[in-house]
Amino acid sequence: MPRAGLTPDLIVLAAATLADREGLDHVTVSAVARLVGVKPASVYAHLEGADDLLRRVTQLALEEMAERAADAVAGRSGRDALAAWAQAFRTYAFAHPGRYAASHRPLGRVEALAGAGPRHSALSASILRGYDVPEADHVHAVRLLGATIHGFLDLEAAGSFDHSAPPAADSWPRVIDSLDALLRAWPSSSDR
Amino acid sequence: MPRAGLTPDLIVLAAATLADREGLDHVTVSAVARLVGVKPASVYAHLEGADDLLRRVTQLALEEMAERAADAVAGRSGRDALAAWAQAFRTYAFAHPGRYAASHRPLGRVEALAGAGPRHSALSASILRGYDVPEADHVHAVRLLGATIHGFLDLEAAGSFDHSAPPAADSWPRVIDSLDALLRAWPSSSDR
DNA sequence: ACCCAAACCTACAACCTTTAGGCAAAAGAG
DNA sequence: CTCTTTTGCCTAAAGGTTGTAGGTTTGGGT
Repeated sequence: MPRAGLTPDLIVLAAATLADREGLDHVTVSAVARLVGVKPASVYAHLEGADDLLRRVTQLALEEMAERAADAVAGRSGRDALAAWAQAFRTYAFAHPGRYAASHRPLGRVEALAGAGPRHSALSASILRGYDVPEADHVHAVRLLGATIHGFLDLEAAGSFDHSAPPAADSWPRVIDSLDALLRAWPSSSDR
Repeated sequence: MPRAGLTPDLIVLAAATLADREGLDHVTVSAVARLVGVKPASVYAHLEGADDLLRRVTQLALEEMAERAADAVAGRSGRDALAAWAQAFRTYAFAHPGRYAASHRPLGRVEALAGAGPRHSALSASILRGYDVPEADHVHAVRLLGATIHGFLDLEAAGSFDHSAPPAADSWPRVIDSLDALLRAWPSSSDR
């Protein structure tokens, strides 16, 4: 019986592929083993178990998203950067629904700080550089941006917008407009 | 052997309790059966299966949230209504994390339209009544509100805000402020 | 050529889902 | 107040998933 030449990365890639094709809850050790042509038990030689498998898919997704977001904002600033950044996530969410779903799974403090987290932070910070948001408010602004983008994509993926017209895609540019307007008019310390 | 006197509603309530205590993925037919003191097979007399169970928990959560949101906005308008409405969701998400997580699960068109969906729509519409948003933009504004609130609570629950200071709770009022500012300054057709 | 560490296997125990068929308790009819 | 019917819950069993233990093969290093 020839060897499959498995590595943790190959298995995680297979799991991510499966997640995109069949949905995240169909990603099981057994299903992944079937996909790579191996018995379930063999997978445990490379991973610690089902939890570990999903955690790695989460990390993969976060890294891929950071990479695409970075490409998107490169050479842009202000509204352009914001729009491209947000669009990168939306494109990714459509192309890789399973991975995108995995990216929402909670990570431990350690994995979050060691992985793509800091890269995402740096990207958000670079977006804000194109606006006049005081340093002290950056965290709040970043969280607002993240919440809105993530919330929209999550609700869109869940079909929450399918029950009313017009299609969700029509609302997307309006969301970007709104975020841009909000950042441009960010209440500086002088106001309120 | 005395009868447990089960009903679908009792089972769903037990499932919701379990979801809040142990997390949504620990809600299984077996676990719920254990909780209500019955064998797994007995549950199938009242429900169609695991999917049906989760779907009903989703509907329960949506209905409870609609009720609390309605209570919150009653007698308020404008910014007050917006803040109370959003706060109702956040309070619910904290008090009932499992139910809140269940509320994100996609529903079929039929269940969505038959259940609490319309009530949520009506509530959002009533919020907008306190602002000067043109009728044609209501859908977009509602989606923006929903996306931001949901996104923030989802990220907060996932611990995504735990890796930076200050605590997520500090950002929450800023999010409400931002949404209020956005709605007050909503670009009417004359602008842009 | 040999060895040994790794890769993959079989076998098994435990748990979850779901169906089939049985028994007994509650509810209603005479 | 017994008899029947309905219904609630049961046992049994098949099939899938997770995870462990321990055996066998493979291929690179010496």
